[in-house]
Amino acid sequence: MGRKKLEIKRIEDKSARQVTFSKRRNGLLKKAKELAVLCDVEVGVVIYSSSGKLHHYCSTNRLSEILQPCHGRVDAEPGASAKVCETQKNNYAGFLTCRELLQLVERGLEEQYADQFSVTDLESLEKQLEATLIRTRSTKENLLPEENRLLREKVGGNEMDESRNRMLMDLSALPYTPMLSEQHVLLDLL
Amino acid sequence: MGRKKLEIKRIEDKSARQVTFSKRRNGLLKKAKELAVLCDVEVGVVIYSSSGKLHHYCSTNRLSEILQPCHGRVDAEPGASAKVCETQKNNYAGFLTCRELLQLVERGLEEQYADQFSVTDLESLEKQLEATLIRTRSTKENLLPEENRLLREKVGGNEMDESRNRMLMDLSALPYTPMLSEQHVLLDLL
DNA sequence: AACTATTTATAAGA
DNA sequence: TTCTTATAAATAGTT
Repeated sequence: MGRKKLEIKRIEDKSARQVTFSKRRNGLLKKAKELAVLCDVEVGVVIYSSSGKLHHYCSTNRLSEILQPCHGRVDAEPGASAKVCETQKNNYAGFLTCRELLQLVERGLEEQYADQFSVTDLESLEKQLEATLIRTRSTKENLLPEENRLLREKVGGNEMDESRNRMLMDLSALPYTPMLSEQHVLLDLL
Repeated sequence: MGRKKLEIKRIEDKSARQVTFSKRRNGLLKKAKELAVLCDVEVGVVIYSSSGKLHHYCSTNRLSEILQPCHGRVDAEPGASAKVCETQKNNYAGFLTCRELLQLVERGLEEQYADQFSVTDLESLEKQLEATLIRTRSTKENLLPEENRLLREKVGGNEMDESRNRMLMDLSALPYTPMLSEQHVLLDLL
């Protein structure tokens, strides 16, 4: 985009690099905001300029807290930052949400990508993930009938409202795969 | 950018929102990469789609280093807050061993089993576990050839000892399943 | 910082 | 879904 097509490689001229950084940083942050708003998703962007300055965007406070637990220190008062970190700590003690839990796994994997994990470590992780996945499915399948029953009750009654109706539709959209046969196929595969 | 100017607000039509998400997510990740290369800066992008799937880009191997400015580089004021973050560092997944990581997952699931999670929560967890599982396998497959090479080198030499021998046998016992086809079958299944 | 010539991204449509 | 295309947006080089 510009007078000439630009090859994507490090811009050697420092001044030109700085100008491009400024333009494209703004562009990236703008795109991130648009994506978050248009598609109603959580987006986080973090940029460190070579001078060490931090630029970032987070579509929600929660994401910001999760991704940058100590980020508050960058622009907040020392006292406040300590408070943020304290809160964070408590989150990790045992009150993980579903999403936060998986974020931990994701982060752990990133670390492994670095270099320090062996094939056998990954084998172990893989096996445990398989087991966890199967257990998650099992739990879901067990909950389905009960949730369905409750919903039918609501629908059958007179108090059915819009939100309940939507919940029912969401549920019926879930593909039902019998747990046992699924396990067999999975295990054969793996 | 497109046939018409688009107002930046949540796209209500689900299908259209999904299409736009897919396009703009790719666009954002591409822009992030370009910025990182052109301007020689560190960039991290994280996107959670509403289905709970994680998409991300990171210009360096160590995602956590970028996403957690707890490493002193950006630390404005040292002292108390730095100390807090030092403590907190130890609580994060990035610094957990493989085993500790999975223990966290197990504990999190136990919490969920209690009662407070819905079918849709579990659906989301399931999806994220699938993605993580696939990524774990991919990493393993990538590491296998190199580890094999190193082991063969050792075995070929004279310094081969008992423990090395055992490692080799462990490795050769690993079933090798090509990553790509495996992904396809898995995705079809799930 | 502004200004444009171009390239790039992408909204609709096929 | 995937490709096509008209148009909007971003931006490289210039002033």
